[in-house]
Amino acid sequence: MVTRTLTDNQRKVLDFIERYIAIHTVPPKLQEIAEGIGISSRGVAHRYVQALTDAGYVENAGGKHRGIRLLRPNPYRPESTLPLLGRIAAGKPIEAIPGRDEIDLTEFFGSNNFAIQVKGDSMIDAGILDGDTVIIEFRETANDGDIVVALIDESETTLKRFKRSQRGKYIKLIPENAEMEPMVYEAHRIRIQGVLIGQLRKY
Amino acid sequence: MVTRTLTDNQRKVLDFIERYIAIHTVPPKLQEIAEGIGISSRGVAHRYVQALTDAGYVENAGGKHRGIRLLRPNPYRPESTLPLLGRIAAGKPIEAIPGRDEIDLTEFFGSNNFAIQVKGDSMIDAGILDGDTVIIEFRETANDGDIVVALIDESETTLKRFKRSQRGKYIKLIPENAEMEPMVYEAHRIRIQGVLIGQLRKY
DNA sequence: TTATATGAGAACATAATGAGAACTTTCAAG
DNA sequence: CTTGAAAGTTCTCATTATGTTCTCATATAA
Repeated sequence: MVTRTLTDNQRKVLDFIERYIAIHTVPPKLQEIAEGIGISSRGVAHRYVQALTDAGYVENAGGKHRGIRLLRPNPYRPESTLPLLGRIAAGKPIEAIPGRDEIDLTEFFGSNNFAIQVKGDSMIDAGILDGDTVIIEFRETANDGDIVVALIDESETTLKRFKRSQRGKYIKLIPENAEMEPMVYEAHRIRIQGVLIGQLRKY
Repeated sequence: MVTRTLTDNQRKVLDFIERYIAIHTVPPKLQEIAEGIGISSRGVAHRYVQALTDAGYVENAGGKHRGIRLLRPNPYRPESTLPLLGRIAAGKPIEAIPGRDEIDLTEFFGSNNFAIQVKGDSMIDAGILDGDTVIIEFRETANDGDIVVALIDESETTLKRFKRSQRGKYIKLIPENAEMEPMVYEAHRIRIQGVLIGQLRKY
């Protein structure tokens, strides 16, 4: 581990490996490295990896597919924040939010989360429109007032606001749509599959 | 529980199992795993499950039908995507979306984008509520129908739907709220600061 | 010239994968 | 409880993909 200086192409390879891992979460194969820097020979790619190994930047599990490991922190962490400029209101310039200049979406990507596309208008008054994507956290329990993905009779799945009644004997699933009525079920007929933690829409 | 690294196909299998459970609420059988990753041999599927067991991702009740249990979430998922399970509708199980199994948010993080928190109810009929965060792409021009951040008289900023009138001489800024009226300005008084490309909300 | 960096690609070792037979166990129907 | 089909398990035998090690060739700078 000598940390000698790298040639341009060695640096290019290191850079490629870092980017690749940032995007794919797994290291690249030699073939991919070769293509990534614009050459055709796995052998040459291997020589570069060997140089990076000697220089102490990476380590290489012998023979294993995708066996390259970075030995230092990867500078290409995936982006999960956006600059948050401030509030926008009707009638005023953008108002800066003091002490908060980025919005962090990492919580959306928690490993217990998944996304579902919403179909129908039953939650329209909560600002959840047909075609929106909602972020759900896997959970088996919910609190009154949560918006949940509920499985009814092990057969139908629906997105509704959750509320217990009669000390937990019944569960009320409330659509957020003035034209629809809440539905009441005996508690054992309902199984919570997850709780709404976020929502997003692309235009 | 050694947490050794997984091969490409092992990751594919882990991913398939996660998805399968999320959709069907029960674990898959080997035959289904095999079909799910495009092979025909139960034996091979079993070998993958065995590898996942050895690596500590999965637990396998010996011999039991559908005996696979997840022990922890798949760490190999890129952080800018979320598994997209399918559509959720009132009255049906989650419906898988063919050919689309992840939602990618990288486009939200483009370097020309920023986020603003919305204040007020002027876009409520478009599903944009007070407190929501909108993703804006910096742009100086907009098309009719876009929702834009507009600067009025270099002093007030607002989020409205954009429409030209009288061959571009006037610009109409339309709130999406039945109780508010569109406003019309001479074109030179309006400067576009960006166009809405996304919206998100945290609960 | 000599040393260094680079690229192609052949040749080989082995990791990873796929098929499927043979056997065992589970599960549900009767 | 019995029984047969379905599901899980354990093999062996191929084949393919990937990593590794070479040699040969070209270019460039000291």
